[in-house]
Parts: sequence; C-alpha cells; structure tokens
Amino acid sequence: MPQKLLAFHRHNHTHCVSSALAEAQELCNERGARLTPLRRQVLELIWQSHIPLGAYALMDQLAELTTRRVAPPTVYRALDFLLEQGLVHRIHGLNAFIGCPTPGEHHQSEFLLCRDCGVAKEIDSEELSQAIRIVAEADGFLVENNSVEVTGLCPNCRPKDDAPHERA
Amino acid sequence: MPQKLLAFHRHNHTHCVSSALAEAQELCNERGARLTPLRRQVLELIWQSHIPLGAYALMDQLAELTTRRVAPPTVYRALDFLLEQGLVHRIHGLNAFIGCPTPGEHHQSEFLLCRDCGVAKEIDSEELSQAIRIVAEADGFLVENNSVEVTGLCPNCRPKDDAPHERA
DNA sequence: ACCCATGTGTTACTATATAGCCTCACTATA
DNA sequence: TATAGTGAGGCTATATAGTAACACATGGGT
Repeated sequence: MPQKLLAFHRHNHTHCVSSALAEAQELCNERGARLTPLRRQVLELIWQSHIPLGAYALMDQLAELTTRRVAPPTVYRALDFLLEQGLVHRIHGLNAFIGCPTPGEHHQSEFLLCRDCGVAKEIDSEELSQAIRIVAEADGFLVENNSVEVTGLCPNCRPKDDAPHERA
Repeated sequence: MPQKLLAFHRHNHTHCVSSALAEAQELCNERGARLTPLRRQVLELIWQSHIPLGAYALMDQLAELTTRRVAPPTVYRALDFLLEQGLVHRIHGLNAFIGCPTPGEHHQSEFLLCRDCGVAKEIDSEELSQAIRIVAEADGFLVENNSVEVTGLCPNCRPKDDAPHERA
C-alpha cells in the first residue's frame, strides 16, 4: 500500500509511533534540543492517535498515566516545544494537535480532516503549495506560512460509490 | 485599481460596507432569512474592519453603540446566522470573523492574512480549489469544505523590494 | 561551593464558546 | 378576540481553551 494512504487504512500503528519517536529523538540530537521524558510522552500520546488530540484530552491522558494531576501550562509548554521543532502540527479548526510524519523537511500545515471518524491525514503536495504561492504573489503578498484544513469524508466514511443508486 | 487588490489598498470603505449590507439584505430576502437589526449591526461592524474581528471585540463595540451590556450568546447567535448565510467567514487561526465579499456564490474560505497589519484578504482562485480537489481525490477523500489561511506580509507591510541591498 | 540556564510544578487568571431557560413579538388560526 | 406556535434575543451560569507569574529543581560550568 502506498505510504500516502496509510492514515486512512488499517496498519501496524505501533510501528509508526516508535519510528516517529526515534526520528524525533534523532532530530533533537542534531539540533541540540532536549526531548525530555515529558515532551517525549506528549509526542507519543499524540502519535498514538490518528485523531487530532486537544490539549485537555492530552492532560487527562497524562494524568492517568502518571496518576497525578497535570496542569495546563505543563502540557502547553511541551506542545510549544514540539510545534517549534516541527514534530507536531496544530489543527486550528479543531483546537487540536497531530503528529507530523515528515518533521525533518520544511513544509506547510496541510490536512484532510474526516468529519465523521475524525482522522487527520497530512498532505504534502508541491502543486498545492505552488498554487498558494501563485495566488499570493498575484496580490503582492509574501507567504510565510500556510494552513490548509480540508474537511469532508475519508475513504472509509464516504458513501462507497457515487453512482445514482444510493448506498449509504 | 483591480478589484482583487482592494483590501490591501486605500479606498472608500464606506461604500464597501453599504453595498455589502445591501447585498446581504437582498440575499436574505430571496432566501426568506431574517436579517434583523442585531444581525445587520453585527454584519456592519464586521464589515467596517479590514481586520478580522473577534466575538468579544464585537461584543464590546455593540455594548458601546447600544450603551448596554451584550452577552456572548447574543453575539454568537448572530454570528452563527451570518456564517450559515455565508455572509461572513470564520478565521480559525485568529478566532475571528470577516465579511465575505461574494456571499451569493458557493465558495470556500481562503484567505491571505498579514501578520503585521492584520488585514485579511479573501482569495477566490479556481486553481487553488482545483489543486485541493485533486490532492483530496488522490486519497479518495470527499471534500466538503476547505479552509486556507495563508499568513505572511501584505504588499504594504513587506519590505519594499527584494533586491540585495536591504530596505526594511 | 556557587551561579546560571532550562525545564517543570502550581496557582490564578484571561479568553473563547455554549447550555438552558425565560420573555417578547409576530403570526396563524380557532 | 383568544390562544397557541415559532423564532429572536436577554440573561445566568458554565464549559473549554490558553496564559501569566512565580516557585522549585536539576545539571553543567566555573
């Protein structure tokens, strides 16, 4: 199965998580950034979900794991670090966070978001980024960052075909 | 001056506001939707600003105008109505709202947002929407709605040229 | 030993958004 | 004219999201 379809299909996600953590560790080492136990744990929790996770959901999960209360600033600081390092993205439309599958490369925040099952799939399309640059430049606008959040239905949740006879 | 550049340049904005209000009224009439005084006032306040306006900023302005307190639900209900009618867009990255210049047409929420002066300019590019559809379809994803929020510097705020000698 | 930088804990708070209930105005009908 | 239905808006309270500010702790360098 092509890599690009992964998020929308069954797969051994444990593997995704552990390789994401390993890659994160490596990147941080290279950069002299400190992937502390807390930050690592937050990253792991985010990666374990294909559905973007809110900061407070994350807090709850951390609280369960550590059996003691975790306050908002703790989580937000870890998230800020992960965002700075490009290890996670924020999904503004959901006030939530999702792991970045290609943290080493410079790239934008572009997602397909299923409104039914909630799964988020990052898209990395040169054509799309190009289209945005072209439109912006036509207005004399200097692009620094773009956020694309496309909502709809993923292959698992959309009607199975588009033929005239309904098949919900 | 081409219409597309309007938001980034000086112009008689009073005219924009009044024609937007007139168009909104017309659309609501056609649809049997009620553009009540409150809703109209909220729409007008939003239109008066080229910078997306938050719900609480809106509340404050309403409170000044009416000289009595306006509670959050009041504003949010008006905003919900305006969003449903496609008269305004929500900018998720800013938790704010901006008037839609082409409310009659079906279109997406795609914006250039200047991080310096805050001005928001809606873009309506078939190429961009097309690029999104293509990427989505490649993943078998059924697009219902897209939100593009490009941040950067508008023509007025970006350095005046890109030549080697700096000219901030 | 000491200082300093960085990361985390903690309290309190601000900002954004919604639930639920009440009243009013308008309309449709008996 | 009564009266019930509907939709808009007022209001209180509360939920959810995010931040400020300070205290403490650890680990590295001098």
